[in-house]
Amino acid sequence: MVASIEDVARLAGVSIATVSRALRGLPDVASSTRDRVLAAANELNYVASPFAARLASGRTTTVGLVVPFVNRWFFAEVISTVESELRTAGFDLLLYNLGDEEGRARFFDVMPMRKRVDGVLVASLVLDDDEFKALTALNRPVGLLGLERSGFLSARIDDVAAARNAVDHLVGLGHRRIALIGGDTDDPMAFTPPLRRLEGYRAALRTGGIEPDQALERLGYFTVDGGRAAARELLTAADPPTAIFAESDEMAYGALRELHDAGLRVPEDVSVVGFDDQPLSELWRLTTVRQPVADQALDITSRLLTLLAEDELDGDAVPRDPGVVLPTEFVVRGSTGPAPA
Amino acid sequence: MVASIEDVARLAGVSIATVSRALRGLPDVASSTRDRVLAAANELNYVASPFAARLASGRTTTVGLVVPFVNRWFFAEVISTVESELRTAGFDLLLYNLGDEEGRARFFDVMPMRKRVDGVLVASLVLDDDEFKALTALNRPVGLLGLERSGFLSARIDDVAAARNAVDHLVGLGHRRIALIGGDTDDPMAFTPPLRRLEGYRAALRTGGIEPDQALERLGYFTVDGGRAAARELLTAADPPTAIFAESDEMAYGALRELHDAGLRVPEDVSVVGFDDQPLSELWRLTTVRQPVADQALDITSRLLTLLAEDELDGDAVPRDPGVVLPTEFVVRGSTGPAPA
DNA sequence: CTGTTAGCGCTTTCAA
DNA sequence: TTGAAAGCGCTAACAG
Repeated sequence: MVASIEDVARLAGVSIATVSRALRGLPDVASSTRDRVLAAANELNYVASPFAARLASGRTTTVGLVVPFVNRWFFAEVISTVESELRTAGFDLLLYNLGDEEGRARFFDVMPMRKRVDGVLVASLVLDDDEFKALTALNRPVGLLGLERSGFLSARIDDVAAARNAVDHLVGLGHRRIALIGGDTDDPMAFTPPLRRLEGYRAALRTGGIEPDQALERLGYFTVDGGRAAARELLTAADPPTAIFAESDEMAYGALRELHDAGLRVPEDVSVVGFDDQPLSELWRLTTVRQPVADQALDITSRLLTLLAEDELDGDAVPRDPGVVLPTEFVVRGSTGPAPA
Repeated sequence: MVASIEDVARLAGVSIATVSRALRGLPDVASSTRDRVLAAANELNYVASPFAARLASGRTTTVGLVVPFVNRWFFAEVISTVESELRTAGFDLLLYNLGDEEGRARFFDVMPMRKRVDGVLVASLVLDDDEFKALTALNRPVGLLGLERSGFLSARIDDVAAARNAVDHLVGLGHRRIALIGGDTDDPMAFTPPLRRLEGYRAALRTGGIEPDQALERLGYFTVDGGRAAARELLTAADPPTAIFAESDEMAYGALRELHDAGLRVPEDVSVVGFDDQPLSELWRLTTVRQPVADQALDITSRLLTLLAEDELDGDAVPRDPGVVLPTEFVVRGSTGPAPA
């Protein structure tokens, strides 16, 4: 009912081997032959069965993308970009969404990617050694997005420097009590940025001659509500901050709301800085760190694909220049101003 | 190097057919035999090659999910839910993100799902007859999410009624000049809700004895910026509205911002209603229509899977009760109030 | 309950 | 430049 390679071969008057070669654009096919095959395939509306091809060749032309969430801006952006790059290259995307801690455990235990992908992309997860081992055991190239590890391809930003920049800005405005609202660094579902951004925050304070104060570090849930709750705690404490650095725009939104409800003006009473530069941040005039998410995704995807293409040639390509760091941009809007007198 | 079914068979001292049966949980395998096979498979860390299985059985245990975007709340939520349901059922998810008009055209032209999925899920796209035909030509069950069409499984909300509710609320508060900010109904990348919500808006007005005024209908881009631009136009026109119904929360956010910048108070001067109830809407006290996105996704996914399972038995199951409509909930928060005197 | 065997629809030598 | 033929690693009759 649906055409197979034999039907095409018959119609074109060649063998199935020739059809296979012609359709895949391999060399050493007479162009007249190729034309005939193409015409026949077209007439029969033929496409090769990917499973048969994969079984025969051992190549899956599929990449697995592992994310901790899909419904957060960063990851949605990543998925979108990776999908389109893979599609363009003729690859399928198999999406693995970890979801929660249990899902994560099951994932690394079962390793559902086994025998079904040529390469793997992992976005922003903090992986322990066992998990890296599980990934390595796949025996396939792995690209990391938003984190790095020696021996793996990676694309990321410099979270430490970006956070330092952001806090430098606040210090430069005369702020001395600068709070941090961040992700929980112990959370098993955590991703890497929180650790780095906390580090950059502390470094900037020290450079500015300010000793980090644990009371000003609020490590919540990397959500809007988390940011809001953290801001509430900060505001009701003795000696509240005059500035807040949130490790994500979402947390900053929560903080902005809480400040508003508390009757505090931004930036006159309290300055706020976010991280990401989501679309809504311009709307709310949030000063923030813009990170190039699509660029990171593009970069890691294309380098993984290159590696896969090379693998095809010499069997075991080793990534050169495995760790790429992309620049961030500090975007000053209306949520930051001089420290109040 | 990596174990095959033969290795397992040898180790367990049975034939490969028995291994296949035991591992798939088929009946008519002695439990002692099954145990031995399981032990052998476990020892060799064996998993079946999906491609070989698919080639031999004709079943792909894969579902294709087609979305127009991944980085919007609704679709991200859908993807997340569908992924987890499929994973639980042992199915792979192949994600197809149309992206832009060109991507959409290419998609329906090439039909990259051909020969690689057992079933298809389509989220919220307005499809023309040719596109439905292309989908039907796959000869696989198709589930629609957020739209419906006779002969297809579908799960959706009643957009007309939900919009009517929202506008009824405004009418009940005494508003007479009620604007609509909506998606472009002619946009080739449009999805279905805008048409329905516009319809409900007009119906509610008429019921309230108000003749719809085209000058108050602003069909923008279904984005934050679109909502903002639309609000700006509405506010600067002669006889501006006292209430705005936005067809999505995102557009409502844009409108809220514009109102704020224009020095208008919400809800004292202007009331605003959104649609979706995204997480940020509670933060901004937006009165809105809550739609159960995960429930819709769960519903359509599970019914598609059921159909696929039945197909396996009797070859050609026909969907009973194909169209499911899930309830919405109107959530009154702080962005709506009595019409100004 | 278990084994034998014939494919599934391709890709890839190897020969010609 | 092309064809023949041997798999790829499973599933699914069919036989026993």
